[in-house]
Amino acid sequence: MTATPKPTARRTQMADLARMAGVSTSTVSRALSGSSLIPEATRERIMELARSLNYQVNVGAANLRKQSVQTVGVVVLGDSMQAISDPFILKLFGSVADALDAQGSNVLLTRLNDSRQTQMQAMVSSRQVSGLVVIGQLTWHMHLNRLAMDGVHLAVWGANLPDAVYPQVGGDNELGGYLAAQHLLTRGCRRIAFFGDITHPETGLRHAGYLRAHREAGVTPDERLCVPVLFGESTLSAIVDGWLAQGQAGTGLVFDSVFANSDVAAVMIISALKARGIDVPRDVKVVGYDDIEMSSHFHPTITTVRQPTQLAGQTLVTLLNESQQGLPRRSVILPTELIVRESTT
Amino acid sequence: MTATPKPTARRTQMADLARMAGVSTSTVSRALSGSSLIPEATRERIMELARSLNYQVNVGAANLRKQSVQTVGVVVLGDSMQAISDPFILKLFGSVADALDAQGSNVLLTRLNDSRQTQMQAMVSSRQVSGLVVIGQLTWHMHLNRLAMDGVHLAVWGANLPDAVYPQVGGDNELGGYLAAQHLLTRGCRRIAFFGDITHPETGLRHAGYLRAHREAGVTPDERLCVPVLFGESTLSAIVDGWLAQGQAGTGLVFDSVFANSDVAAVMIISALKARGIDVPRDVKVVGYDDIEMSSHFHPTITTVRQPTQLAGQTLVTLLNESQQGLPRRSVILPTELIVRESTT
DNA sequence: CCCCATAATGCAATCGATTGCATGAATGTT
DNA sequence: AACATTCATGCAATCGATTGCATTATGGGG
Repeated sequence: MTATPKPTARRTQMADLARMAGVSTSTVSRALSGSSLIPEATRERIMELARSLNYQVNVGAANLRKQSVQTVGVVVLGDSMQAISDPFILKLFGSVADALDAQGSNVLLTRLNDSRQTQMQAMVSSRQVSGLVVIGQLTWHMHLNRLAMDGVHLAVWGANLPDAVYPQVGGDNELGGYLAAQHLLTRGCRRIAFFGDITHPETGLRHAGYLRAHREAGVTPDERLCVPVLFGESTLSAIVDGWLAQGQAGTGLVFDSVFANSDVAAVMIISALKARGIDVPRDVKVVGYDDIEMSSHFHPTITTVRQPTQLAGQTLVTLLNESQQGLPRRSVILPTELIVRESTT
Repeated sequence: MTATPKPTARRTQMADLARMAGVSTSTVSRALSGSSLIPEATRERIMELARSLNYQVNVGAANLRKQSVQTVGVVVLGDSMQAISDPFILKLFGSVADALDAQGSNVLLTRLNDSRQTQMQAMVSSRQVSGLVVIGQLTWHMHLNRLAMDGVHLAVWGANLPDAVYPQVGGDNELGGYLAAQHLLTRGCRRIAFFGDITHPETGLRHAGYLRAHREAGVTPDERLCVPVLFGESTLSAIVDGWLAQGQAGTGLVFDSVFANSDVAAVMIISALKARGIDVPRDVKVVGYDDIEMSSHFHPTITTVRQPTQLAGQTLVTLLNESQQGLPRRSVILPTELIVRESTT
């Protein structure tokens, strides 16, 4: 096929429709938006004409006049979109996009890094978006608070921080950590390694739950077993190897189980253990977090803590809507459950 | 903190700036856009004022007047964003977003399913986006062709189809398939299972490469070893199990290696094999495709075919730009290489 | 047959910027 | 000192829709 694309013709606009239909643009505008001022017959005629000409209203012009936007900014934190490799984050992102899509909102994507603190503000100020959904609060808490105080509508996924002025949605991280640790403790584990950066708000709460479970079971956790890995870091196997070497050397730093703060980390840890000939779950039990798809396909299937992503997206969008409607701010903690699979049985 | 967000005050606009600076909006507009008509001193003054008031131009109004948009639609095919779980697609998506971001374009995300064929057209017609980047052509080929002929600017990731009227970017799928099969053949494999839906354009080309390698090696592939799995399907282990059972029953349907059309599939296949006590690579060798992050962290690390995602995003954006500038359409095939790891050695 | 309520439509202002053209001020030339 | 330039700025039209208010048909009642 050697056909050349058409030269872009002047786009048909409302005035054209009006001329062709022999009416004014007012009538066309009203007909297309389904105003009751226009009799059924006329509306039909105009709509048919619009359809045949493949006409679409210029959303920008309409928004300008109506003083509205139907686009929501979705902000994913990180230096580049590519760097975001955790399937859970992406699934969450997807569920937000779906929820917005379902209500007819467009999704404007932004990444955000330290050098562009004002980016979010600008997107709202420049009227490109009506509000923001932010995934992952990380170190942005104060900045987000400031935004909210400045009247920017937003909804944030993350830990439920008590001093937040913005609506938050998150799993019950404390409970998740508790359930994971409790599960391992009741299976006889006594030395549960905790992989996760506890300065991260969500992980901090999970660690608190982990500690509570230990308290209730009368077990004192070994602080040396708490490893501050950042999500996705690839030094996991090195750490595991190091421990194993130490364990063999009799320094006492042994562990009988692992609570990883993401399934991605759990997968890597299990792989590292297997490479050393250590069987999961026979020798070491492992619990992950997030319940990504791979967890139920991996061998062994991975016990993990599930957060309802579908519901998460819907809830974030709902809270954003409420904010925009001026309703009182509220935050939601989503149900969080332990999914028991092979890696602990 | 119990502070309540401010009631949204009327947003400051250019006229306000003009009044405060004692000039006209023309001057403000020119100053802000860095026109050489405005002397340095005045520009400084106005910019400083704008900064102090936290002013941002109303992009919609500006676009309306300038007849331009700096937003590009990124279309990901599938019923819902959530359904898109393949890390490679997501990485590709991320690289496109980064490339657009780097040139100052906004990213408007859309999903697309069969019931909304006209969605893409509408986004362009309604002047919300200046063009589209489409990831995954699948069954949309003819529709994309029609769009291109209607003057819609787009760039598509996928197989290089000869009758396409739109710019395409993709890996060298034929070569990828060839390299994978050749690699296995030179390692002594003779019965290479092919996992992938060959009606999918990209997969079809990979299969062609797989066949070519067989021809060159003088080996006749067993057609029964070609499994039409859709990407991400979870019935993989069932299929593997079935084969193993058959193989043991002596029906002859044995295989000594696997070429999976995605690393996700490869991971699942390796897990399924391991569950049956079959070691990779000792008993069966496995090659994946895409080189997702997990492939180098999994145990064993996975031999795979790498496509340069970073470059992919940049190239897609470049071709879209060229289309918008009216330059002649061209398509690009990106370098594709085999990464040899443990799963085949 | 006239008047008025009601239905249908059009006029023109408006949204918030950009920009071609005109104007006024400042500077330079002879 | 008169005139030609150049520089800085403002006026007003424009982008493509929406919408309050005015206006014109239509029909019913008295």
